[in-house]
Amino acid sequence: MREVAALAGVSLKTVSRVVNREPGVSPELVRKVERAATQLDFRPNLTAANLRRAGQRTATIGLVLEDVSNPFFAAILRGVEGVAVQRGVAVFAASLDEDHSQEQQIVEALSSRRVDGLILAPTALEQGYLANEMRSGLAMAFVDRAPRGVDGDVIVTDNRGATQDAIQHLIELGHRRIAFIGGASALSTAEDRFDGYLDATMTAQIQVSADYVVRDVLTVEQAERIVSALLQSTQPPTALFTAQNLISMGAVRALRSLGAERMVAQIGFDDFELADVLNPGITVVAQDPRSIGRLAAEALFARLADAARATATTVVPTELIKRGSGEIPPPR
Amino acid sequence: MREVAALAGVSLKTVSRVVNREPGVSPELVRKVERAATQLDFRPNLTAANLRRAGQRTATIGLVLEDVSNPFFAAILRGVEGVAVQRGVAVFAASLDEDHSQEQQIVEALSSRRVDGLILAPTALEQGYLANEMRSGLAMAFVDRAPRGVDGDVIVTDNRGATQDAIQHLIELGHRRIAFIGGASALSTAEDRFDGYLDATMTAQIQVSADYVVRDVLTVEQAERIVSALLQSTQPPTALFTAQNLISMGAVRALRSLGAERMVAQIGFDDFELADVLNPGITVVAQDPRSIGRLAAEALFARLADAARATATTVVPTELIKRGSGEIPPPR
DNA sequence: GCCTTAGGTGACAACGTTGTCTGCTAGTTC
DNA sequence: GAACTAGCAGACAACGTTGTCACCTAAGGC
Repeated sequence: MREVAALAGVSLKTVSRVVNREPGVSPELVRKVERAATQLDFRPNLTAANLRRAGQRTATIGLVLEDVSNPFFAAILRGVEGVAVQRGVAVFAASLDEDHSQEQQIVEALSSRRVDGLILAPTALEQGYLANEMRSGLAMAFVDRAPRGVDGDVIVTDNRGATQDAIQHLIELGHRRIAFIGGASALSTAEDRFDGYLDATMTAQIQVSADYVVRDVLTVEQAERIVSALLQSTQPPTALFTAQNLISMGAVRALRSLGAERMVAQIGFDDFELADVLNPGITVVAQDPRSIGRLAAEALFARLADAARATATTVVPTELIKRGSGEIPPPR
Repeated sequence: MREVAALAGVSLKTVSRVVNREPGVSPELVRKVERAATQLDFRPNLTAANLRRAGQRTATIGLVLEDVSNPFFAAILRGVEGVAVQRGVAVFAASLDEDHSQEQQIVEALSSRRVDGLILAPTALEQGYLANEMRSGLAMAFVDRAPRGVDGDVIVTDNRGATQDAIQHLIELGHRRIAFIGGASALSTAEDRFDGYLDATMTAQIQVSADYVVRDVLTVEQAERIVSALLQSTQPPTALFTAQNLISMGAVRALRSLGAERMVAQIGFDDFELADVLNPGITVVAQDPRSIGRLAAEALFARLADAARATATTVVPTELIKRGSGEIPPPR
């Protein structure tokens, strides 16, 4: 900037004015400065500018998810990006993997880069550590799961209700032996889906066998092995509820390798690509991750505009998409 | 930091030393300062620190892709993240969508945030605008496609060779009427794949009918319509080469809705989830996007360490995964 | 011709941190 | 006891920018 000022024969401040399109610079000087700037290839240093504009923002937010390569989270990222880009805000993306203990570390790394706000899919047991950050001005929004230990805007799916509806759908078809295959039980989403399963079975007065409940399944391969074993047990379930997209895919594999895809019903939580092309198509409880991302970003910007705003929890509706696999009746 | 210094009864600089674990501070003061820092919830401002440490870096890189929600690009992001997180570097992720003109804008937005380096999947016609940025110290690496107008490290797949092999595989089975359904032809990847198609057909002295070549297909739906129309023409192709994952999925849909999945051969470029579970499984040319991301990040960090380093192009190998759809012979 | 005003422009401090240099104290060597 | 050293702590300027204020000039009003 100093060089630009020298080349244009004006003061630093005038260059600053031109760069920021502040009024009150004569057109002639504006032209001179602009020419000097392009000639020197000047690009203002946003971080230095933000240093001075104290009350101002860095126009940067962070998004901390489990794994961007999971289509569910990728869609959330996309939703967030869409809103952010419109406002000239850049998005840091970070995946946690299985290592939940990394959560706090990553949040701190982003916080020290002075992001204006952070969207987090909580995975650690507890988010109390965020209270300090929030008190010192970090805007937060939570997706997929509510945080524990702090209050904040939350965008979630009605995991419990949607699961309950799905299980009830199976029950209405006559199923009584319904297996629940779920993900990491430490996460409230998994917990809620399991509760929905219990609600529906309880209401229908179905005794749930512990053999039909498998939790903490983390990968496609693990899901495939478990479902395969389950189906080959002495009294296999007649229907499967697979509580997460990776698990659903594992189950799809297992059913097909056993040739059982037309005999055992399956409903999955989370839609996935090609679920409708399989034969039978896979019935799923579809979430709307892109909307979740969009709404989270909007909540975040609303909070940045008004920190005192009351926190809210938004429940994004799900849809039970019937494609065939969930409509297979139990064998008589 | 000033407050911490006051509370601990030391100078600013001593706090700085403690925070950065510089040697030469008595253990007693270290303790005092640390206590004050936690008490005040002090988090150093990385951007301000980077301002002073001029030669230093912001420990931030950018990744500019077409669309993070495409599993191919999501895997690249994941690969990049994996390398970056180990070095304490945060990653900005940005999607361009179809709007290729946004490319320069987004690069500039990241550049003014003073990212140390940028990984770009070039989509604009020309990347000459990057020359200035690179001259002023921005490290660059390119993925998926080589840039035009600038030189740099490039991590790509051998699109032409891999396609040629795939087409030859179809020819060896006896296919002569092989359709090519490709993506945005302005992109060199699409161009290269098409060239590979031409290479193979030319070598086998097959006359390619213009009716069998459709390019600039951008969405799953469009691909489905086009393949559907193609198969219902008077002389339909006996094999399809679908040159991108979205197109492959569209073709899968079209074939299945026509009940032709066992009659018409298909090979797709890019692997996709569940390709092996379909019946027949879809034969694909599998790329390794995660490795592409990893290698790009490594190239970027190598360049940050040594700016004078010669640029290199790395070709990541592909694998032709035979699952059935590509092994269907032509009808006699 | 003097006073006022509006419109430009620049000097200077500040943002939060670190690099450099200087200075102090206590311990060691002769 | 003088001279030196090692270890530690702080003052100050600087990073690249912007907010504030003061200044200058020319135009307008009387």
